[in-house]
Amino acid sequence: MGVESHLVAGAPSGVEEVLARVRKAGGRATTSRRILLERLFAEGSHKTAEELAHEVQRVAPDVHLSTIYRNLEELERLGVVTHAHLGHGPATYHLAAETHGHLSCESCGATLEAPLGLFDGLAEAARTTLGFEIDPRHFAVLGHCAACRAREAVAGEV
Amino acid sequence: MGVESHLVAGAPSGVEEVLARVRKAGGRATTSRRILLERLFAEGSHKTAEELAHEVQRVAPDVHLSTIYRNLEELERLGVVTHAHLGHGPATYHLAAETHGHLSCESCGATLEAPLGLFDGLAEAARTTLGFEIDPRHFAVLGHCAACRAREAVAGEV
DNA sequence: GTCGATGCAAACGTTTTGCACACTG
DNA sequence: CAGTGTGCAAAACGTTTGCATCGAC
Repeated sequence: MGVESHLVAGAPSGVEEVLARVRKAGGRATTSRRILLERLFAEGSHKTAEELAHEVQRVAPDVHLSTIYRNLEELERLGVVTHAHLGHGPATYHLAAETHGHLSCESCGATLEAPLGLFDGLAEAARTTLGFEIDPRHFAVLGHCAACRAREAVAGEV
Repeated sequence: MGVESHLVAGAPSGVEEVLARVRKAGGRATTSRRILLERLFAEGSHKTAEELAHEVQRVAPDVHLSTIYRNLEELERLGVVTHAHLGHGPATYHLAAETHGHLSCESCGATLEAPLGLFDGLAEAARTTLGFEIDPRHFAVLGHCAACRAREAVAGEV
């Protein structure tokens, strides 16, 4: 019952693999941790800590939001999870193996996953002119998606 | 006593011009607003609301942080000011006329102003492959600056 | 039994809001 | 003198932390 496709080589590809890694690092395989991981491996990326908490609480109602935050932090230290900021508002979390940038629409809030290759031009320019090596994954690039641009173009012609 | 150079055409280039615009929009030219504008037109970009409050309070100690926020919001609606998020932590405010992107170092926190042209490659790629029109000004692109890369490269060769 | 993880409540830093009063035009 | 702006206090928001207890190994 796993969505264990499209994951990067070397990264743990299932809940139990991650829990083994957790144990190896001196951690424990607790119930909340297991359920949280199930939710992270399940369909649908870009979930906030609060959304994950609600999903976990459907199975184990007593799991507290602070436990979610602590587990996400731990999983992030282990390299299993990353968070990204898609605009104003809470951070979103996803498996580190699903690696991509984010484009976030300022008008409708929609988020597009952008293949990292999209950033090659910027990476090259920043590297050669400023010596700066970008990491386009952690913060979204804002802008306007195709649908909103179309709508706004029409509205603007008044 | 104005740093009224390098400003984009059409934008108000001094405190009194902005206040005239404020009045035209039904607002009032209050003392706090004038002092805040003086600080925004002064040297040094990327100031947080709290930093601006401290600067204003050196002249008018009773000006409250909430007044700063309300004035920044108003000035932003008028198109005089913009804010940008350079990483975690508070937003920074600057004159909308000073238009550039931001590259922010995850290691040392330094922020580089990036000419918008640096983003042309990404803009082109996002537009043609996804129909997405980026606006690179509002959120910084994170990464690692030249100095930190050099330091980390050495540390990594253990 | 040891030590890491949890629930809860309380704090945090940043920003927003409700209200009565003060000031601008 | 109408109505915008202000100071202050308190709330809102996402996140972190202190502490006593619980549970994994």
